[in-house]
Amino acid sequence: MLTERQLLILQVIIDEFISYAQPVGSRSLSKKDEITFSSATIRNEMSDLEELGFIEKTHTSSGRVPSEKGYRYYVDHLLSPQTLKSNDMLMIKSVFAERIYELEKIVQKSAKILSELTNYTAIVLGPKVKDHKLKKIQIVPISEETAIAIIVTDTGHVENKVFSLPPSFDVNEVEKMANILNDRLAGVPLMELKDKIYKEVAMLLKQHIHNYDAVIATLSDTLNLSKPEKLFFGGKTNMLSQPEFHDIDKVRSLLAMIEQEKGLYDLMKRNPAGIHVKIGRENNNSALAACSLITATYSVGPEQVGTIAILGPTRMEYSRVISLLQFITTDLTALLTKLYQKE
Amino acid sequence: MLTERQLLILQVIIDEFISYAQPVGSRSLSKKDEITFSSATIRNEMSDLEELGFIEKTHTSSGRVPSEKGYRYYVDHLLSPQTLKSNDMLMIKSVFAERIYELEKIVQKSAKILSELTNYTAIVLGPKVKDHKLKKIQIVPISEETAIAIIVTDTGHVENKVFSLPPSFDVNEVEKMANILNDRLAGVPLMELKDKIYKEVAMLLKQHIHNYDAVIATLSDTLNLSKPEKLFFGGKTNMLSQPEFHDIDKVRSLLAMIEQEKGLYDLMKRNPAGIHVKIGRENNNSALAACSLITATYSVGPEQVGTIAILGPTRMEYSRVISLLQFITTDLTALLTKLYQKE
DNA sequence: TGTTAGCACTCTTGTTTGGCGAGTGCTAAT
DNA sequence: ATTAGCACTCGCCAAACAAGAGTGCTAACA
Repeated sequence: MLTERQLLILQVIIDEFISYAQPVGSRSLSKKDEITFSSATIRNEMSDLEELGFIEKTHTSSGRVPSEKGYRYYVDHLLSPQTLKSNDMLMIKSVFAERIYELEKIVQKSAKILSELTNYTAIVLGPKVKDHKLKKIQIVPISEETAIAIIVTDTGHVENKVFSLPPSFDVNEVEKMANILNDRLAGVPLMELKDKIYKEVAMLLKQHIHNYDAVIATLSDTLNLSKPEKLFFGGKTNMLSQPEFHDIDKVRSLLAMIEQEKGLYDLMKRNPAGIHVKIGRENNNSALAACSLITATYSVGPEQVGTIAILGPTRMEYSRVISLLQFITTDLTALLTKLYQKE
Repeated sequence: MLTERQLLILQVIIDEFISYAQPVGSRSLSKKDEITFSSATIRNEMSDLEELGFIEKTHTSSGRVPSEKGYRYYVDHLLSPQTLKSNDMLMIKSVFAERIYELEKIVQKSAKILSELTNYTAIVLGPKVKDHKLKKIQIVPISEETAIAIIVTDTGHVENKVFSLPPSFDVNEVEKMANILNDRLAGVPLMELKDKIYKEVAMLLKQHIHNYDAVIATLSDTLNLSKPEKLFFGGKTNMLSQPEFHDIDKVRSLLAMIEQEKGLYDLMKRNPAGIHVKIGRENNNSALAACSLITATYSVGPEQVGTIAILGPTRMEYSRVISLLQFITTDLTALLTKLYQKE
């Protein structure tokens, strides 16, 4: 177990390093107000803390730098819940005050404001479309061979997909088909669409539509919107101004991974509710070895729909970022719930 | 006027610099096959070329480097039209061979492939939506106060916008309204929608719809899709691997400007047909001082719809990029014309 | 026994120095 | 007009050195 004094020293070291990105030495520590004992004492304590793995040296006679284990301890035990500056709160409130109806736009804006407030990169895993329910389906032919299927969800989200009509498909039947689909499928979660089509709609279509089998195949294919949730970003290049990214190779691999989206998507998906901090290699991703990712989930009513995250250097202002995320997800959830939780 | 020999030397210097990004000196030049005279002669010629402003020294006793004027002369007079590697052609052809129906996706893919083939950044100014014609308009109420207007163009593009319904608007009237709109507005270019609504549809709506004036205002506002054309990117971070961008500050300002989009949009907009090369400060943008931008336009039939561009360092493989752009815009235009030029 | 002052030692950083190589400009010979 | 030769310039690199920050250890102190 760590002594009170060790905790204090660890805390001050990390706070200091977070602020100035410089290894912190015993002498400069001893000058701080919180610290009443001499540099020699601090050296002894530091030596212990190093042995325990909470801090490290960059070279034999350098100051100390927090290790991943140190950060982990810091966020788990040492973080004092900080109240937001009223300035920040106003900024966020102003975003949600605007009358925006599209879920995606709200989410997009949240990412932007977060990145601006923190100077890190904000990532939002957009609302899970699959769980939403079909409101209306429209089919618009645009040529003799192609048509667009438009799907509107109860949350105001619109998806569309162009597909090719089977040859010799009567344009008049399109309308008939759309009617049947709407009749049968309204209110069905998008996830189950494909299933329902085969189970409930197939029979009906068979009676009314020529060329039944070709249509049904195309249709279920088209409606199988297995599109992954979208990622939204804010401040993609903010990381460049962090001193730890002076090395162009690090920057390249980091930006490449952000650009690719795949890796991030996996990291953001399947997050348990609440706020979670992943430090450095806890992310299991070599490009993020020097980064921490703080994720938070937001919901519509009881249903968790997405994740919002901040990606920064391991030397991140954990306290502030966590407060911000807390605040913004609460607001976001409240707004979305108000907007989309009618029934 | 430059002599034959000076032209030759200028050309070889630039070719060499483009390949290796190193200042080129007289001795290494004299070893090239094309060059039959001694390094001393070359030094004299170089001295003249420098005086004329085509090349520069990085320091008193360094090799020479092309100046912007040098590059300009090079692309204007010295570029030998190069045929593409069959490999490259195959890559491009394969993109256009796939059956994709959405204009945006095709455009997006073009950007991707271009950036991969060149290792520069590809930027595409997406198809001008405004010139496209209304195919169908749908209105889907999603709550008591809001509805989604969905607009489908003849090119298969779908736009949607959520808007608030006037209070006490009868949901049944939505359908009636949609019918009237479709009846009257099908085939109208999006640009003229707003106009037509007031001129032709207003009267009709007045007869059939309660609360006429509130609706008409909301409607014309909603349909005024003055969205600017979208920009698509490929290889945003490719620039990082160019040796001239080892300096993190240059990278930052460049990426910031790419991220912002506004500046690039202005550069890409209003391009006369054909291929154009802007070198370094010709772009009038400090972040692009070390970059060249090569733009090319693509069309649907006779109607120019968008611009596709490559952004690279001034030390760019002009010849190859120009050939690639030529090839890809030709193919793109052909494909789009075939798909969307029905009438 | 916990704390601290003092000191030798280590390592980084910045500066200077000298040598090497690539390149130039000039001059004189061809 | 071309070229060989030569002195000179500069960037680059490695070695040498001083200064500064920081450490670990020891011995003295409360």
